Amino acid sequence: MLYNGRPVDLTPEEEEIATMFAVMKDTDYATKPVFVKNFWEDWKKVLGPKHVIQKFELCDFTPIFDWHAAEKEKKKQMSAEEKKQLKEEKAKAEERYAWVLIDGVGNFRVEPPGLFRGRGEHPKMGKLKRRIFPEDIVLNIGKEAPVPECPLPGHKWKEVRHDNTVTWLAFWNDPINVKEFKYVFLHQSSSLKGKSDEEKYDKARKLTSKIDSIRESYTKDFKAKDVEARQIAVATYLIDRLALRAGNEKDDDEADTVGCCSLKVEHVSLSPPSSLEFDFLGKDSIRYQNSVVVNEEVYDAIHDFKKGKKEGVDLFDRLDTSKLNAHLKKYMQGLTAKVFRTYNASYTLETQLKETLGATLNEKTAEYSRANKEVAILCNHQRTVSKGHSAQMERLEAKISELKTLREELATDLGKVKKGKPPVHSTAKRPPTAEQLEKKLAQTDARIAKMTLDLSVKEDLKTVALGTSKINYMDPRITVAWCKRHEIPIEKVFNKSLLAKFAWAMNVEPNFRFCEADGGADEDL
DNA sequence: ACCCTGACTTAGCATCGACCAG
DNA sequence: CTGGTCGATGCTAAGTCAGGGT
Repeated sequence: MLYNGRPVDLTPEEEEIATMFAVMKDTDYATKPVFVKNFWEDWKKVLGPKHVIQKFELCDFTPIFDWHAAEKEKKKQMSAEEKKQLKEEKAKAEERYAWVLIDGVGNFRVEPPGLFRGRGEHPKMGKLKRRIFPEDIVLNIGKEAPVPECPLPGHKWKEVRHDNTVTWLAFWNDPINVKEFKYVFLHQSSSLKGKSDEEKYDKARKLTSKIDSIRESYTKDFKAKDVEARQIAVATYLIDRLALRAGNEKDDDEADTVGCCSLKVEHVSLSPPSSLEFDFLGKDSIRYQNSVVVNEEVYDAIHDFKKGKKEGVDLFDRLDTSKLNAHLKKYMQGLTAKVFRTYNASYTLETQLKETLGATLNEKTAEYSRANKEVAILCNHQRTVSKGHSAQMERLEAKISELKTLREELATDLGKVKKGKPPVHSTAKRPPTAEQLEKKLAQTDARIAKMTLDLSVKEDLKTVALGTSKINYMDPRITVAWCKRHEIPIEKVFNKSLLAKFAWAMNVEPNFRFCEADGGADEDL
């Protein structure tokens, strides 16, 4: 790289960190002052006080960036054959780390060093995430199991434990947040994971038989004299109705995001006569923006909770997630805020799928996507609009108008031919028959219809992420049962990983109903 | 009652490879 | 055959929540 216009030599360690920064030139992290500041602070520590490099502004990382771009290009130019071989070699070398006795391992690789990429306005973005060594890693294995050999000669594991009350196989402390852990867990397809997934959905399903009385109860409390009880009631209402997250407290060294209990007064505004306007950053700094007509008592309560508070003050000042969850436990064993999200997501899917009107396979799966979309919108699962989206839309529109012109031409020709006159638009040596034209016309109409539909679906879904709800919120038994009833191959809606993840749900009866909870009808209160 | 630790689920984005239209 | 698109998968950050200690 260049410093003050002149080449500088860096030690491998110094250069490695410079490279981490250099390759991010074209991301918007590179323009964020916090990112640059944190990177520079950490890199400077490695460079030491006497290094030639003293000022960030004089650093020119372009040579490293160019080198990296060239390496990337080289890799791209490799033949498919070479790539495949390389991949196979890697897989073979890793094979022995990818399995434990019973199942596959999810993340068996340690996280490589890099610059921390926090989401949103994260105060720690750009900090150096140091390399992890065996000395950082705690293993969890069976008492009699042989200790896995340490792959780095001369190094040794931090610790070997035998704890059969937890599911993790190994962990290390996160170098960015030293008090937090990074775990190695079993793969999503593991039967152990499946079991706990099934329990999660069973618990959510159990809510079906309680939900009416819970709603009745919190509705009653909208007017409670006791402020805490009233706040619990309104918060529960929001979590139930809007599928908000619980909203734990956050530290100052994290991005400033909120959930239900941590909403600040400025995040909810009153819009007469009875609407609430939500606008805040939730998990992953994803914006939640919604306008909801609410019950008059809720409206009044929010008004009261906001009264006399300045910006930045908690809307629910008497409440936190543990108080809320403690209250929810009174309704149902194991009930917590997140169960409502699972319940309402699954309920929505089932309700949306109730009347499947489509005749063809394609129409039916389109209806499934539509139902999926409703759930994703409920849960506010978003994605960034893809880079080429608008260009793609324009291309599709152009294509459609092209087809429409063709359609008009076909229609004119058909009219001519029917009257025994020669077609105007056909260039074929032998003029097409009326039947041929009719067939072509029908085909064109179908293509126009399909493309128009594709276009609207694409525009509709440009900011909606369907996958998250499919993986985490919608009881797979609803989907499997629906597929069975409508004779849809399950592979049309679940990909390979979902099929493996939801293996436990595959033999459900076609008449399975999420909302007819059959178990646990008579729990305590 | 509150705080902190620990373990687990949930989340969006990057990357890769299969597939498709031109 | 090739470049572009899109879904599958990997990666790791960011949540939730229980439980133990003070």
